[in-house]
Amino acid sequence: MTTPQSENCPVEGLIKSLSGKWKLQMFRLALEGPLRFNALLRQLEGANKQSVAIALKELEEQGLLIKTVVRQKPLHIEYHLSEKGHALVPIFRQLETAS
Amino acid sequence: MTTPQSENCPVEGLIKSLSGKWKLQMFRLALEGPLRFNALLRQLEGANKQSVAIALKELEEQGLLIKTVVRQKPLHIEYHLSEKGHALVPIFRQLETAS
DNA sequence: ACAATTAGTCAGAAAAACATGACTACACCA
DNA sequence: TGGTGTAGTCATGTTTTTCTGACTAATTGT
Repeated sequence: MTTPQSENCPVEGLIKSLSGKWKLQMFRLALEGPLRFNALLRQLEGANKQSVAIALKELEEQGLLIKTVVRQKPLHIEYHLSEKGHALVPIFRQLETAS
Repeated sequence: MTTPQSENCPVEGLIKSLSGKWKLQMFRLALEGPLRFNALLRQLEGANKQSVAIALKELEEQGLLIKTVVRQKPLHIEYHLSEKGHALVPIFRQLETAS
């Protein structure tokens, strides 16, 4: 009843969850280690707070990233790749050859 | 020199080639048979000429669809999935399970 | 000859995405 | 007590994407 013929397609959800100016780069950085807000702003040249904040929130909502408050020395927040996120990697590798 | 850290990622190209409001649905319809302009407009509820025309052109440029003029009874144009397009299908199927 | 169907193009408006700069709020350090 | 670093939010403006409706042009049916 929501969207006639579009939903029920898992690829659509995934593609949409990664389309956006910065999301894919963020995903790739998350492969190398946990993400932190201000660090991201420096790493993603040209990106701005607003967009990064929204992208983080959406990637989290879509279950690709997990947000954790790290109660340590300099209390901060980390976003790390979820199981679901990791599961995509080998599939993405196949695209390298298929394209 | 073009985009510092983004290129050399095959997923980026694919995601971009399929991001857009209608492209993924069009891809899926192309799996079922050749696409035709006016038929698409009817099948994609809410879509408009302009967007469909642009999506077709881009999918063609990206090598996912192939445009053919069919010189027959009612002379018309068909867009069918390319080899490259078909190659994506098994990978997409894996995404269904991974998500 | 006339109307319908095909496959579009074009200019302009509306909507969505993205960017900018100011601001908040908490923790941490001296 | 005041400054720095953390992780944001908010209002506003710009840019990109999508939509609307009018129009074109060739082909086909009556």
